This record gives sequence, C-alpha cells and structure tokens, in this order.
Amino acid sequence: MPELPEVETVRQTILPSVTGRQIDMISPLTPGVYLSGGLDASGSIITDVRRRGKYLLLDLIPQDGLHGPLIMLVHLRMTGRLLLRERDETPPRHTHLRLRLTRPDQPDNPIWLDFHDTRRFGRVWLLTADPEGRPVGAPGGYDALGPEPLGPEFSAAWLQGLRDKRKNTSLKAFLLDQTVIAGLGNIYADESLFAAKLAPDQSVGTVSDTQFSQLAAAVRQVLADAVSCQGTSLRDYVDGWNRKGRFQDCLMAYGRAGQPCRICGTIMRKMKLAGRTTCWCPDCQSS
DNA sequence: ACCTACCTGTTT
DNA sequence: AAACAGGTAGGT
Repeated sequence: MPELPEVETVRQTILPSVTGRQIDMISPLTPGVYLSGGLDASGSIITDVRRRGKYLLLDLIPQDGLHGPLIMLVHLRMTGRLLLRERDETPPRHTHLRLRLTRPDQPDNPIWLDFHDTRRFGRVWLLTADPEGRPVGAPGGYDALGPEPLGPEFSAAWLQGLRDKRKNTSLKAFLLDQTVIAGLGNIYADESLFAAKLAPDQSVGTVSDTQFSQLAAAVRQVLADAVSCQGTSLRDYVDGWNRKGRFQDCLMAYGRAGQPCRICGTIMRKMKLAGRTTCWCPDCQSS
C-alpha cells in the first residue's frame, strides 16, 4: 500500500491529533508486531510525527526522567494502517497495537491510535533517539536510506553520480532501491518513468545527463502531485481518519497494461522487472 | 541481480 | 487451485 505520498498523508492526518498527547496505555495485541526492545513507551508525550522514506517516526518524551527521548518507528509495508479512533470500540480483526492517548489537562477525553495490518508484514519498533533525533538501532534498511526526493539533497547530479556503480541495473530496479531514493515503490516508480518518458528496462549506464534531469524532475512532480491528492487508494490504503486518497484517478502507467496510453493511445504493456509487475507505454517510453 | 519468505485476502 | 497484491530482508 503505502509509498511516500501515502505515508506522508498518514503523517499529516495524525499529526494534529496525537501531538501533545500522552500515551497512557499501550496494548500489543499480536506477538511479534510491536518490538519494544525492553523499553516502555507508556507515560511518554508525543511531541512530533516525522517521515523518512516510507517510515513514520513518533517522537516521544518519557515523563519518568529515567530515559532520554524515544522514537516509535512504524513501517506499514503492504497493508499497514494507522487509524485514529474517538471511541474505545472493540479492535477490528488484524489490529495489532493500540495506543490510548490523552491530553494531560483532559485525562478523561482520550483518543486511540491503532496499528492495523491485514498481512502482518508491517512493524512498530520502540527505539532510543540519539542527540540529533535519529533512531538508534533501527532495522537494516533505515540507516541506508537515500535522499528524500522532495528534499534538497535529491537531484539529477545525485542520480548521475550513481550511474557507473549501478550501470547494469534497470531503471525500474534503480528507482525501487531505497538507497537511491527514499520512498518510491511500485506505483510511483512506474509513474515517474512514464512522466520522464524513459523505458523501465533501460539500463542505468545508458542514461544521459539530460535524461537523469528529466527523471529527477519527474519523480519530484509525481510525488508532489500524489501528496496533494492524499495518495493512491487501490485496495487497502486509507489515511489516519480512514479516508481514501484520489491519485488512483490520475495514474498514467501503474495498472494500465492493456489499456490505451492516456497520451498517445498506444496499448500499454506490462513486464516483470525486479520481481514487480511494471506497466509502460512502448511508444511514449521508447529507449 | 535474482529468488523466496513473510501473511491474508481477492481475483482469475 | 493458482496467481496476484502498494515492501523488504535474507539467501544464493
């Protein structure tokens, strides 16, 4: 489900509701999903919600004076959801973690934040924060994440600099690599390649400087548009208030094999690349 | 760079 | 019954 635009939308929707609240109860409901590493989040105040690639970070300040700042790190993987609730209803099937959140000045007016995940690939980790606010001991992929595509460190020059090292990989595999760009997945890789008019099976080594410029611009444009549409809801994705996004109505490539290209009318094709179904227009995206 | 595994649900 | 689904980690 969730690539950068969806995770960013979840961040934006839960931020105003959880910031300033205290976790006064934490209920792990399924073994193995919530990995606390022996730390305890209960009593902590949530001070911010940040995003890095497809990860969400809840910044926590414990109130017991025994610990420094903590970070609750969340990865939704394929079908994970973070859902706000205003009533203490019975957790639906596939709810794996529930937080009860109160405002210190209104202890009798709680809300709940549920982690729900049908396929149970997602995880929630409780970690300590270093002095720069980075999680300590995060899972493998986190520390290796590449630049944020909507931030200042992502550029055509960054992609060009990887050309020799990654010359034999396909552009599709390149875009899916989280050390190259943090936050692209199967939908937005296909959409970015379509917008850049580049063939997904073109090898990185043959991409010109001009084409890398087109690609960097396309990645930024596609992601910014998708964020402004609150993400793509195909099957499972909803925001923190259980609302669907709208970008599924704007898709130019993903899922459109067999349908006419929205630019030129040519029938779109699909192929397997990097283990993922990849859709492209053989006319607009010729290599 | 390619598998397979991890899970459940939906579609073919 | 089998294939497929927005992701990633681990093995080869």
